[in-house]
Amino acid sequence: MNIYTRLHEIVLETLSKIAASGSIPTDLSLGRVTVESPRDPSHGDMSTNAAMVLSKAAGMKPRDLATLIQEGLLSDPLIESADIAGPGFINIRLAPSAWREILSEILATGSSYGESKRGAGEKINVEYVSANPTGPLHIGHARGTVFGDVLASLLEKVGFDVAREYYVNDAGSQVDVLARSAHLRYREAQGEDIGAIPSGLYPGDYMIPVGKALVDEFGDKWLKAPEEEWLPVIRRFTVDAMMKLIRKDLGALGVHQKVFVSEQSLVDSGKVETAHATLADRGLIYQGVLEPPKGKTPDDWEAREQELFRATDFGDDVDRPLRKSDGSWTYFASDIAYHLDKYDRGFKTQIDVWGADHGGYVKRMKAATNAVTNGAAELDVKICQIVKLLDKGEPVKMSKRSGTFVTLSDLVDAVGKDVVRFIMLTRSNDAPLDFDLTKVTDQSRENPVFYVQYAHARCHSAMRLVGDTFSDIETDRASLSNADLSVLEDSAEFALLKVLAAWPRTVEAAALAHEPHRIAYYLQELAAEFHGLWTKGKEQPTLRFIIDNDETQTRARMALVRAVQIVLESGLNILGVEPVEELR
RNA sequence: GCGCCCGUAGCUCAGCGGGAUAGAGCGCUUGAUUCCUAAUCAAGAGGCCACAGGUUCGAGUCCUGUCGGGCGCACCA
Repeated sequence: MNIYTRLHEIVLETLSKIAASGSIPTDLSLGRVTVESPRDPSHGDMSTNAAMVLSKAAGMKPRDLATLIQEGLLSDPLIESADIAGPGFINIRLAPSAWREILSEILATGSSYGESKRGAGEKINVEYVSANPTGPLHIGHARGTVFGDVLASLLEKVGFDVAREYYVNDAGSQVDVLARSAHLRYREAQGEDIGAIPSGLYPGDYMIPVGKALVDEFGDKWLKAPEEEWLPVIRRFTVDAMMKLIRKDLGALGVHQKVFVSEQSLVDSGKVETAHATLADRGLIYQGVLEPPKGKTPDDWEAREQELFRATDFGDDVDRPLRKSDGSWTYFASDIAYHLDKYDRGFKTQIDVWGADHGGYVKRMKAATNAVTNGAAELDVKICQIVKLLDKGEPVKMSKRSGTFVTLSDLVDAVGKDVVRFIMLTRSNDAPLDFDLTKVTDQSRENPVFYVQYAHARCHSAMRLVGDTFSDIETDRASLSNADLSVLEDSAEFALLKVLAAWPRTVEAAALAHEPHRIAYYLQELAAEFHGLWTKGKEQPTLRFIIDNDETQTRARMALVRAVQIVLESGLNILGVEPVEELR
């Protein structure tokens, strides 16, 4: 059990005992009572704000109330000391055995240490990537892809029933452009000289094989046919080809979404009409004329009456159009249908992961999801800021127009999937990210992927070598669970135990805040603590993991090493990074 | 002009439903290796947490405003 929640319970139990004795009211609101680890270790292992938060309602001075709580806490065997400090903090020091028990727990539970049932099996939908099916994924897609994938894993870890989805935008005018680009390549594949690709069409070489595949599939059937005949067929064919390409790229990154929802299918099945009708029934749609945006009026602006959704009723800045001037649905209209569709499939909690360029779209989508589900579904949108690709500190030039942009598969080929995945989470999603192709493969402290992997490899190294000294020490979990842990006494060992103890809380907090980068940070912290103890053993031989003449101590240290290894491994697993046992 | 995000050490960034004397890496200074991978570690210097108000026992964290940077702004997706 999470030692923080356990302490929290102890504090609450203490408070209820005090209330039962009549010293404080029994109906105090305890929601603000917290237990946390103080920044300053001299303040103890844990501290609680209970006395300060409750003093007003209890009608007592904080320090007087603290004294009552202190007495109650001291009767618990887990607690070694409790001191009152500052304005009314109660600083708690745990018995050493309480920390050592963390090891026993890790050895007993293995990779499931850190999991919880907090999500209680609630269905939650994470939609990410959702790149237009008009070409291969490029580096700009990589961040949101990793973010969404890891967030999904994280949510699973704390007990949610997670769906990983990709929304395929196969209905708009962009896929018509794609189809025309494919048709051009189709003509080329039949020997026609097509010259330069006209502007407005997709110029990339990745379209060449599509043209050839179209010939294989259809022969010359569409060569002379009018566009309205071949367009729907070639569009479908080409979108499918692009999605194959994209799924291959995702696979190389270790991403395997199960559900791909087609925008066109929502239109065809009438889902968009349904969503539209739902909003209309609630009186949220009207005919109106929008003001041109201030400060930046488009050249072709024309005031016209159109069908608008009352987004302003739900916190958006202006009402939003649902139909284009040609009468077809806007992207927004089908996206509303998509979010309603998710809700109809049982997802009351939805997360969308978008790039920074879509930030302006967040309010309207939240407004629409709220409106179309009558407030029953909640949408969180996570915006990932841009990735700046560098090489040795110099920006790598990219141009989508000339087709020289770096594709995701190029990136994975260059540095490996594990590096891409880890580095993408070394910043909060709100912060821009520098991705230096050279630095991320360095074997140095500067490279967090290496640093964490090295710690993990060192764990395995110690466990490989212990048999040379003690042939009867086995390093599997079950064997080590018999170790006598009471010989672990050094402060550096306890520092490590405390980091290990924080793992379940870190996982849960990261999951609930939808902030997977916290896992990457935690792993660096754990690795740093472990490297520190390792080096300390070089200076102070009694702290080495393998002690020649002391089998009991060695066994206890191996238990510690195994626990570190287990937590590093499970953290890397959440990130989708393969833990290595050896570095070369 | 409006909205969203950001502003923390020289640089790049963490800072966990508000908590005590604000952290890490890089860079700089000084050290540690007969021994489990020194591919590492330890110590030191370095801060009006952009600015001004407010909320409260307590604010880097919440609210308002100002300044600075990024992104976006009918009928693309």
